Amino acid sequence: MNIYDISKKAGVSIATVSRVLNDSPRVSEKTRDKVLSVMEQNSYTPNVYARGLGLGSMNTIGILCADSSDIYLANAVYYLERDLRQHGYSSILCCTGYELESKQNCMKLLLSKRTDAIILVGSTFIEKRAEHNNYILEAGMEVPVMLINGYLEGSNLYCSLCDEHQAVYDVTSRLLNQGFDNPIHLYRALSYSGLQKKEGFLQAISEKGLNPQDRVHECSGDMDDVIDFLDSLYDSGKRFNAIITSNDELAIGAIKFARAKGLRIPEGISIVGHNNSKLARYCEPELTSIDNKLEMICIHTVTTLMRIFDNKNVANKTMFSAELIKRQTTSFN
Amino acid sequence: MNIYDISKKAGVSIATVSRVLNDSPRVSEKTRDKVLSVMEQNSYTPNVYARGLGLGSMNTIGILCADSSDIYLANAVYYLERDLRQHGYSSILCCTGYELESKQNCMKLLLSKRTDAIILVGSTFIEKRAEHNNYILEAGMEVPVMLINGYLEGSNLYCSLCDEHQAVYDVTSRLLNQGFDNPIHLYRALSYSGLQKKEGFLQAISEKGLNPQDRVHECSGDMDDVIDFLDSLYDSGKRFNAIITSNDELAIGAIKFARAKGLRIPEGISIVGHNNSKLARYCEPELTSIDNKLEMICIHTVTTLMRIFDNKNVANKTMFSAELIKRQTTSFN
DNA sequence: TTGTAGGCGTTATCAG
DNA sequence: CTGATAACGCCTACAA
Repeated sequence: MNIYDISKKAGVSIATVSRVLNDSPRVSEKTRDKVLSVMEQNSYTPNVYARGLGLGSMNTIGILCADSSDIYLANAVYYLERDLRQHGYSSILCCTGYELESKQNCMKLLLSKRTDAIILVGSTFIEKRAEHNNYILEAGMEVPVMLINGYLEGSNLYCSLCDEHQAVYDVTSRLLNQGFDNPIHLYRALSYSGLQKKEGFLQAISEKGLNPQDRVHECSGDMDDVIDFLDSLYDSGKRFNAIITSNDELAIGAIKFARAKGLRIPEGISIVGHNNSKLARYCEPELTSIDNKLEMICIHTVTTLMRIFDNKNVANKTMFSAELIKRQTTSFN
Repeated sequence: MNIYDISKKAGVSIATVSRVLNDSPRVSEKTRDKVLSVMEQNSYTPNVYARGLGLGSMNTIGILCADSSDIYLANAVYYLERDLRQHGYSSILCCTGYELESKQNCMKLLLSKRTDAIILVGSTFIEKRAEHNNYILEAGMEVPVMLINGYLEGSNLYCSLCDEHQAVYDVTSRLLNQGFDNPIHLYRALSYSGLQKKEGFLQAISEKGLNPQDRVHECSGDMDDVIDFLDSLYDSGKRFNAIITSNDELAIGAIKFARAKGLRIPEGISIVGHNNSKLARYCEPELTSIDNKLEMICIHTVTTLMRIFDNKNVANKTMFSAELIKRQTTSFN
């Protein structure tokens, strides 16, 4: 069933059918009703491929994320899909994993699908070495590229992020002022965001005159790896009374470590997570965490994208402020 | 840059270019190389819309799930997207929420996008009232419909699920035999899967001659609602020494309730979750949970779908066995 | 307000 | 092995 069949049955031309389809005002009420009823009776659905061919767009957005089962990224994907659909766009999801080559392949794949834009979810896409980000810049030559929680300068790139440097600086400073004068920082990877957090931590401790050596540690892998790492650190004689992590899962590992060692939370040791995901409520004691305003960032990203499609003015970089959510792993007032 | 441009530059016809594009054997090595190099030089990418128009397919699969930020569903989406991509298919994600009308709209949306199949993730799509499932049967008239962890009979519907009835029956029986003779069951909703779990629980207790009254409770909402519910149940004088839930989040709520009341886990009260999601490791004590083999189900679903596309024989219903993962909220040997 | 005709970029069916 | 040509189904000037 195509536009020709409908036009015949309704006794009009295909142009008129097309006009009805596209809500053109240049159709008389009568013919419109006639055409609509014929469509209804034959349960006609326009062919999106044909439409896409003519218009050069199928109203789809490519969403690239490393791992949609990660609770933080999963939330972002949820918010984005919801908002995009509200604006009439579908989402093609592509989970890249954490390796550069795989990310590049997925990007190529999405571009070949001719999506109207690409959204990169999570700062894992922004690598330290500039040449590793070239594929993102090149994507920007074809379609708008939106970054969630990552920053990269380039034409047709638009970044929405949270000031995590400031957030980690603030919470570290507060802990130091409170007497937790021996903090360490655990991060998963030095993505853009990971770097910001680390720098925020380092700035805070250096302002207090602390030696940064041995205070910053990479912890990849899962929760057990974190526990193992802290165990061996502790067993090697290293001591600390505050742990600030770059995500909530790391922090839960830290909680488990502390409990196993008989350290009292938060009196003996303070722990701060990051993302304020649901996980922060599941653990025991419940986790103080930095909320980086993910939903707001996602909404803003979609709004911005729609403005780009409308050729309106938009900012290339928008920064939100984080908020510290206090729970039981710290004793802030 | 289209197939005509390439054909001109390569000095061949568009038919030949198309043949090269589709790996047809009926092209001489020489022309093939020539055409390929021209494509390379002009970084030509075939237009998927045009191809879709001709072939009636763009190799995309529609994935419908209630909420991709739910940790269980998020995992399923991750596995599905990964496996589909491996087979050359892209995934269009659509999060429906839990209301029927919204589910129907999303289904319509995906069908209008002419995806090659629809995958329904989670038994929330299967409702008790048969007429509420009609839209799924209708979808089956257009494309194959795959159900993850739900069951509905119909032509062109294919279901992969886990025997959760048996799993809950087994664990309940074991708890009863162990002396936890006063169990209750908490479920989120009576989807197909929810129903199976509930029936498994009821069968086990009825075999032991227990009165089922007041032993089965709906707990919608978030973790705090679960805690509140159990609090008020307890405060009203109701007692129980085992809680079997239909997902891990409910179980974590139960843990928090028990700890707050000073009940000892697992000596005084046993708690069993469902899904064996990551959450089971985050809480304290760590949660015994029923693993319903999600990854296996997802892989099987994609494999089945590929066989359907190849017109091979497939089963309409495939059932896997669950596995009990014992942790600290039970004292099974 | 309505109709005609050309274009979008492929694939596929014929001949040669 | 290669080439011309007709679909595929829609949108949109341009004409009436």
